[in-house]
Amino acid sequence: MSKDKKLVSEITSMDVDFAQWYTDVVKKAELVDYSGVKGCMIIRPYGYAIWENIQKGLDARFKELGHENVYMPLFIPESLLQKEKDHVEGFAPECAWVTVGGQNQLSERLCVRPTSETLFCDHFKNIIHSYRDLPKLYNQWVNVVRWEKTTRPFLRTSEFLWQEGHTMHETEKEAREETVRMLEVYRDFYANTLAIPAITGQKTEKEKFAGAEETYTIEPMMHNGVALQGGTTHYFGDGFAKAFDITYTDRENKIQYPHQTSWGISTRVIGAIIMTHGDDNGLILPPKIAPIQVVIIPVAQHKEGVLEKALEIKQRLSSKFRVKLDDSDNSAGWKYSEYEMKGVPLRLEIGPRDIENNSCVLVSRVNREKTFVSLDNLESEIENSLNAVHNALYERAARNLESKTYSAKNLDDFLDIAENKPGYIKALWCGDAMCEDMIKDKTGGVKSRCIPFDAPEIKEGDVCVCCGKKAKHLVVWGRQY
RNA sequence: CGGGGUGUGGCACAGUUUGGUAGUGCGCUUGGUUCGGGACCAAGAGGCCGCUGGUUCGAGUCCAGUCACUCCGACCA
Repeated sequence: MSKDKKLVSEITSMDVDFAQWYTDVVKKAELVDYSGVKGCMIIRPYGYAIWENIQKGLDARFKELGHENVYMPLFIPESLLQKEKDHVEGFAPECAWVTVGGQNQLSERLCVRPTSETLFCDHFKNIIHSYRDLPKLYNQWVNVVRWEKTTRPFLRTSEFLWQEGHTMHETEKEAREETVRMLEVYRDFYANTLAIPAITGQKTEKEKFAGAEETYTIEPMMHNGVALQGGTTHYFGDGFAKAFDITYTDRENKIQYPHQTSWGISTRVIGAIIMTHGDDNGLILPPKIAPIQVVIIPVAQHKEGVLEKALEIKQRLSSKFRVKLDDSDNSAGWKYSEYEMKGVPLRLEIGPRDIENNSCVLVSRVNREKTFVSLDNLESEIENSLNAVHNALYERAARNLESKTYSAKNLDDFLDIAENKPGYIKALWCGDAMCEDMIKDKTGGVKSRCIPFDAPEIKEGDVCVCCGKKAKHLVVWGRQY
């Protein structure tokens, strides 16, 4: 049998229809179900378990750096939301409002939080008085609501789960460092936990967060060449502090405004995992966040001793790995397909022949290669196999990112690539938002992703790909979800 | 918000053109035979045909409205 053969017929092939493939995988892997509530999805146990593992990984990193978790109210009074002008303008079109409480019309309507800058600021105003109160390094894991017009599981829903970090600092320098540091936390998490390589950099003026001075972003590329904004960090300067009248007394007994940041990653990251690693047989989960790392399939389980051995192996492995033993009546072949759809990184087959040989079979989800291993050193073999899956996923994604990143020297070049080759386009830009608009118009949706951190210096004579004027930045462009 | 599509047992769909007993496959239950890549046989259970109203002796089918989902744009994490 060919290793590439598609064995699961219920999943549409990626090449046939990527959007349908995505929907099929999300449903077949039992990550979500559609709900009767417009724009909102049900995250099923298997999908939620992935989110819990993501939370654990990120939360540990945040706390290592001194952040503390808090919980802010779900509702934002309109007057509070309106204190920062750019912020409210950015979010107004997608706010959900509560106007009635019980039987009574509210005297002031309440916004269901789309993000919580204003709430944090209102609180910071009360608890920050001295340089000794700084920095404040807060984070919260919550749901937020943005009234989206159309929805897709994980990628765009009216309600979604995320974490939002909000920090206040004594100096601009400190706040700027926090902004970049947290983006690096995200990058590291994507690469080393999720096996997803990505471009990181700064958003252009046009694309930055409403109310921010600077926005940084991590932009992984999906299998089909489309970008997904994977997480953002924002430097606010003292704009919100001034709007909310947050001040502290510094070391020279002078009144100062603190400098602020915020940063967030949402359940959209699960969409990134699906579209980066998945294949025509379903999901493939990076081992570090897979709810099941090893699934044990007993073969010919009715035969004497097979189930007992399988159970023994399960118990033996459970202290080191997340293991599931499927001893249901379904056929072995059915189980193979089931756990491939669900993206379990490693399958362990154990049957009468293996037991006779004191061995078992390990099968990698990435390439379906079978390895016969002795039960004597099972733990280390599994450890190695899981690492191999992680590395293979990363390598494959990195090749995809690299092979679908192009450079454009002039506008014809750019338009040709945008039309014919899905992926990222590196091109010089003058810094004018008009050129971004024009490119978006002419290409039907290609936008600037970011000014990458690793961009080379601009040289004398470099010109904007769009208008031909003097270039200011190298920009990575692409379509996005 | 604009344009398309779809709503019929848990899932995928047929039936709607031409109104007349609610169907098929998968799944589910029970029993048996199987078992190293989605097994087979037999017997069962399960449906206000998205919702509301209208036309009709009679509506899954025709008409009007409405809601939801989905795909493609615009907006966004």
